[in-house]
Amino acid sequence: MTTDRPTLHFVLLALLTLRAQSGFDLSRTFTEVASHYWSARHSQIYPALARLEADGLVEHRREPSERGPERKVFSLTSGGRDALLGWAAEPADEAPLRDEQTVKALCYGLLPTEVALSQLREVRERHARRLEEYSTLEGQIASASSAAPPLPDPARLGILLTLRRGITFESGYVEWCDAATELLTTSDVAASRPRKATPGA
Amino acid sequence: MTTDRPTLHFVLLALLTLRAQSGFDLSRTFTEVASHYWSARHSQIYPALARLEADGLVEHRREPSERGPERKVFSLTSGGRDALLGWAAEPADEAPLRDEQTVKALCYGLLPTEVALSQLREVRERHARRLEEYSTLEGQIASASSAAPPLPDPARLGILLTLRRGITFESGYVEWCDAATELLTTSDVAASRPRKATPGA
DNA sequence: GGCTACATGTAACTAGTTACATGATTCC
DNA sequence: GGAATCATGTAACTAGTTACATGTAGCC
Repeated sequence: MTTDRPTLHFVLLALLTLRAQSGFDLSRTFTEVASHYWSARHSQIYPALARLEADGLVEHRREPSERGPERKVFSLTSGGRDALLGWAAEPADEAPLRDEQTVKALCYGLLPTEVALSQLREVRERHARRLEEYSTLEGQIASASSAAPPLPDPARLGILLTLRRGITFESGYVEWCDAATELLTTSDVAASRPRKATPGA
Repeated sequence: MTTDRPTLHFVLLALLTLRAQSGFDLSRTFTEVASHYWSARHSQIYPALARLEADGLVEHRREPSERGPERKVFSLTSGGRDALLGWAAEPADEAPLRDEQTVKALCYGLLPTEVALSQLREVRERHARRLEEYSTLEGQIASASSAAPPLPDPARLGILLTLRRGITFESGYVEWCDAATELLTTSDVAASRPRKATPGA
């Protein structure tokens, strides 16, 4: 059964291993705890769940909401679990990276130094903030069972690994911002570049 | 003139600041030296160049090829340069990250340990290899003018910054692979997980 | 009644990939 | 003649975003 399936489907299956969730829950999961490795809007999630259900990989039960209309809470079927594990066991094929910020950095030699430096400050702060968030979360997960319903061990391990990935990513970004700032501040390579109030150089 | 433009357009303008290039050249540039921060196929590049030219941001001259049909070599117009610098001066808005490998890691608690470990070995090697490539290139660029036509200083600074970004990214990934390997190998969190020859547990 | 949050969906569009199509030049 | 590389384009499709649409329940 190697039906060709978009990656998003497997991402949804993976998130459903953590707990049964509705489309609405999954949408929040993406923005709240998975944004550093995947994201999707509800307009993409609902049709994907429908298709996964049609293919027998997930099933749902209806549940009243605390506040709002009835929820459709999805969980993995055993077929869904098999499909997920089959996918997860294969190494990921290389997906293209796209980082707008790095493209902007490619232009720093053509921008006034102060503009580049202030942009780097802003970017650094953004990533430093996330780094802190992930570190805090990691501490909470790593120290035994702080979650109200303590996570089962496989989920705990998985979440810990994704948090650590977030941490290495963000700390790498912060490191780069610092190195770039230093290069722009001190290096001779930056000497002959446009500056605000120095028409001559 | 704040026409809304896809990011790819600005990426192409940025690459054209390095040197005048044909669509074919740009296509190779993406796979050879820009793949760690952007990529695009020729089927996307040619229409984008046509639109940039129609909008007056680039222009081309026809040039005979060494081997093959006539080339259309594009370069920035002054309007294109202005548009690029205006874009580059604004901090990048946050684009969603998508890393399939991290999603797989989320499932490691459900996979046999050896499968996860061997996957991590493969991934680590991939990133370590790239890290080495970027480091080598950085050394060549950083040590003065090794390029046949020595790069103008702004281009040299820009390229150096993108290489450094590649280096911090890849070394962060390698670091994560090592930490994940250790976690799977030694931690008690991994103790109660499926193993090849233990059907019970 | 009006506002906010919960909840599920569809439609229209944009960005990006894969596949198709064509043709020049060089090397074997 | 055939294969490989250079070179430019279009068509069809997939993935993802933005906008539209609808309705519930609770609070003020």
